[in-house]
Amino acid sequence: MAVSERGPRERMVFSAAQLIRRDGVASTGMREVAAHAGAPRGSLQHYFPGGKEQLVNEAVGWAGRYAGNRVARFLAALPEPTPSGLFAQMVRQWTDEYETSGFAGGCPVAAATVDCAEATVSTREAAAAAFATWTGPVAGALADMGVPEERAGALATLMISTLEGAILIARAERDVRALTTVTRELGPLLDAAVRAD
Amino acid sequence: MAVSERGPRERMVFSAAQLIRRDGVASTGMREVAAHAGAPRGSLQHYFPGGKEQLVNEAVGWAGRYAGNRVARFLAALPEPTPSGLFAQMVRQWTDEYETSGFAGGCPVAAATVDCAEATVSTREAAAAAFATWTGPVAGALADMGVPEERAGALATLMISTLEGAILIARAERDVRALTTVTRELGPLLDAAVRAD
DNA sequence: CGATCGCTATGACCGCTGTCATAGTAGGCG
DNA sequence: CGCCTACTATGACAGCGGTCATAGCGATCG
Repeated sequence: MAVSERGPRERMVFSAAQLIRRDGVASTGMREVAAHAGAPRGSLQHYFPGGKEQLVNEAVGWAGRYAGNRVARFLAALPEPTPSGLFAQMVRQWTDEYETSGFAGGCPVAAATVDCAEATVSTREAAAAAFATWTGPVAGALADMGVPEERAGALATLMISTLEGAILIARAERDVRALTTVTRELGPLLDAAVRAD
Repeated sequence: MAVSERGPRERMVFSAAQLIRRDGVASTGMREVAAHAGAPRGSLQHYFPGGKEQLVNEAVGWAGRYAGNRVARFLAALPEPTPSGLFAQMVRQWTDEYETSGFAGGCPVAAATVDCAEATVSTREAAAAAFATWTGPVAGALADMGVPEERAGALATLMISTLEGAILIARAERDVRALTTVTRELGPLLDAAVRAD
């Protein structure tokens, strides 16, 4: 992959996110992360003195920033930006992955929430922050499309909620059906919010 | 709780679901399940010769049936059944729990999916089955309300996707905001499907 | 009584996990 | 050269996980 050009620290965070996505937090071992990143095991305690908790939190933060940054790219890919178009792009990223690479992974933020929300406060906070840095750009994009300010945030939450749930169902069923269904059903509602400006 | 009247086997399945909901599958130990159920440790290998995998699968199945059965009760509680009313009830179950008992637990089916989808096929199938036994009654209820057959299933998937995602976000944020938001935003769309019969 | 069967009780085993301790290497810099 | 810092390399450890083996209880039934 192209990321192997980055430093070992960054590679480990990236690998952690990838493994958490697949197996969940608890089932992902530190040694496994190092091996997957092609990094020496000794570097773990050097770069992440806070232990697994720190590594997981950074992986979650990375995932949140990644999702947030994708939004701008999705908008750029749309000939004319519409809420339904943005949502379709967000969902499409997942259907594409599932159809080409299989249903191995879900959302790492969701995995961290499920596994750590009650046990590890800092990770729960990291997950909340990740959702925030994801929701922000989406809400901003909606506002730019003409959605009233206060509804933009609500619709962004709705979009991400629906996407996360559909990812879960798709992964359980090993079928993109849920993903395609929610794009089709939610699109009209999202676009209707623009006309009501 | 009232369930302590049931047999030890059933109690263990119930306890498993409860602990999985809280900490995820991997972080939930067999010994912990037995202790929580007030059941002897030796009974685990007696009632669940298939080991943890069997216990988890049964817990997931139980959760699916539970969710499916709730639908009928939700409908009975509605003066006049509407899609938005049903959805509001489904969400309300979670806001009520979170406001009175805290944000300790999520959906056990979601937890099983995140933790086991890639590692344990039988559990992934159990999760898919659970989603199916949950979606079925919801779709049926929508159809009874006048939603066209083919859209009823799609809307049921949309409702459950959105709910699952909102649960995740609410738990991460320790705030019911996401849950209340999705009810408010999704309600009108759901009711619009009835008028288009 | 004796036997059988459902269930309980424990203890041991092995593998794996996160973490720590300690020692080693490489490279820049005075 | 010597030194210091950044990073790497291993090995050990303590804990916990699921699972198996074996033995014990208790009641029902022949």
